[in-house]
Amino acid sequence: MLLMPSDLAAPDDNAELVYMRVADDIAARIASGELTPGTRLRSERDLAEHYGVAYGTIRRATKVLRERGLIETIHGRGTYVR
Amino acid sequence: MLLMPSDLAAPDDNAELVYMRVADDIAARIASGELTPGTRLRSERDLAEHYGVAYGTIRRATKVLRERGLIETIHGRGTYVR
DNA sequence: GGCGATTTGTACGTATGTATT
DNA sequence: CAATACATACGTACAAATCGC
Repeated sequence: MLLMPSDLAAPDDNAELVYMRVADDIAARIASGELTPGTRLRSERDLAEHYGVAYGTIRRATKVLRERGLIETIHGRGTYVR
Repeated sequence: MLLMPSDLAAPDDNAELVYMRVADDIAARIASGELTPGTRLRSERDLAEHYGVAYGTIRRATKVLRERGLIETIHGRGTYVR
């Protein structure tokens, strides 16, 4: 994807891992208020295409965000900002 | 993984190879009746974690078992005892 | 209730890079 | 150098849940 390995800040360790960079990017958009609670994210397949990564990589990224409590995913519905 | 290099018997040549030891272990469980025909094995990724080896190593092990006719693998479904 | 479209969930298949032997 | 093994990522197939019609 297009994100650079580092732009001054270090949002997370393992920033060299693609799925971590994706997770950090989405987390930053939530923190900035660009994505507000209740908002539904695009489908995981769309996100994969958007970031230019594989579906499995998005799965890993969203798993991180779920574990951080930032999002919630419902089978058959979608992924929501909390 | 936990299997010892040898316990008296030599189920296979190259028992020092990790993927062969995994293949032998699964083959032994089939031979013993612990795994019966039609049974679905755990996913290859799960097996990798279970044995404490890399995914590619499980791929090698299951390839051996497929070639022996002991298991059958279906893309997107799973691996079954024959 | 059925049916199709959308979406998440799970699983196999392949490629690449690094390290070790 | 070649084979083994690890780790990550990309790609594809199949399955299940939800929703609107």
